Amino acid sequence: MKKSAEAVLSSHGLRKTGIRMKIIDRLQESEFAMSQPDLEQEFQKEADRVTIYRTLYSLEEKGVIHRIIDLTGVSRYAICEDSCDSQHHADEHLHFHCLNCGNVYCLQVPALPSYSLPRGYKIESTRLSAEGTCASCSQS
Amino acid sequence: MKKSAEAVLSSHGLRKTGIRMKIIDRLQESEFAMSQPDLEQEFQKEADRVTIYRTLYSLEEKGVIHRIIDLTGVSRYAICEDSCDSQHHADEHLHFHCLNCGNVYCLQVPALPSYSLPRGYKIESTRLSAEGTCASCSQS
DNA sequence: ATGCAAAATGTTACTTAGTTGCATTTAATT
DNA sequence: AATTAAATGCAACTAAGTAACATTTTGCAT
Ligand SMILES: [Mn+2]
Ligand SMILES: [Mn+2]
Ligand SMILES: [Zn+2]
Ligand SMILES: [Zn+2]
Repeated sequence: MKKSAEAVLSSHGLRKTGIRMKIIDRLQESEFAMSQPDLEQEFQKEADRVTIYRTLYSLEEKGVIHRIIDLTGVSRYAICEDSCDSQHHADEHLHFHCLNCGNVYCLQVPALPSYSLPRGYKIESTRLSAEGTCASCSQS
Repeated sequence: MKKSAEAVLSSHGLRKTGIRMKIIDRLQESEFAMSQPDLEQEFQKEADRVTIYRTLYSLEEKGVIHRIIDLTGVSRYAICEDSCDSQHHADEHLHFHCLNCGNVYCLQVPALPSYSLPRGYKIESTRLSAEGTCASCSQS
């Protein structure tokens, strides 16, 4: 199912370093998107905070992860679809922001809506997001 | 068409102050959403930067304006639908983020999509946004 | 294996949006 | 005109994110 961090790095033309592998592993096992501050806290022994920023930048640029801006304006990151690469991100799913725990979840939805816009607007991509209570928060 | 800033303030239960009226006027005439830094630059003689933050907070809380988080994580504000108030925001339109100029536009679309989510997720509101080139940027 | 160049990292300093506390002023009501 | 809650100004602070630059490491060629 999940490719090894090592395989992910080499298939996206990225050098293999300790913190990159750890961040890929961590995001792969997470149920929700994670921010730099989240990762900084977990990996403060393994890497400098600036390195974590740069790691996230590189991984996003190469199509390994995608960024979601949460309701407070902070960037959170999640693993991409397999088909993403440096040319094109294909993460056209819904992002669910839990108002209770603050987590952001990537959820697959049947299809993104199409619609028409006023003359002159050229659409490059569409985003659908929702706010509410996540599954974990609504049961407890 | 547009209500006077004075009327807007009194109908939403807000005291009439100079900077509030100026900010309402300014947002009413703007084609796109504006951030605190935008407004701070325009009104640096008229009010302290913190006052502008607090003005935006109050106006949003009472349903006069709504907040959109742009692609850089910064909050931008636009005038609400007439039906918005402190109980409920009804700004369920599309937000278009121009990748060229950075402006965010509020655009009316026929209807927001409906979709189904995994068990347990409780939706409170849905947001649709798009990225691309705005009308002004695509003609020039 | 060794050497090399480009890429990645650590460290420090910095920028910018946004918040907090507190003293002072002002708007609305009486 | 007096009163008081709300709004403002000012200073200090927090937190996410960026930039510069010296040092180390990776991947590759020899
Ligand atoms: Mn996602
Ligand atoms: Mn809007
Ligand atoms: Zn939750
Ligand atoms: Zn534009």
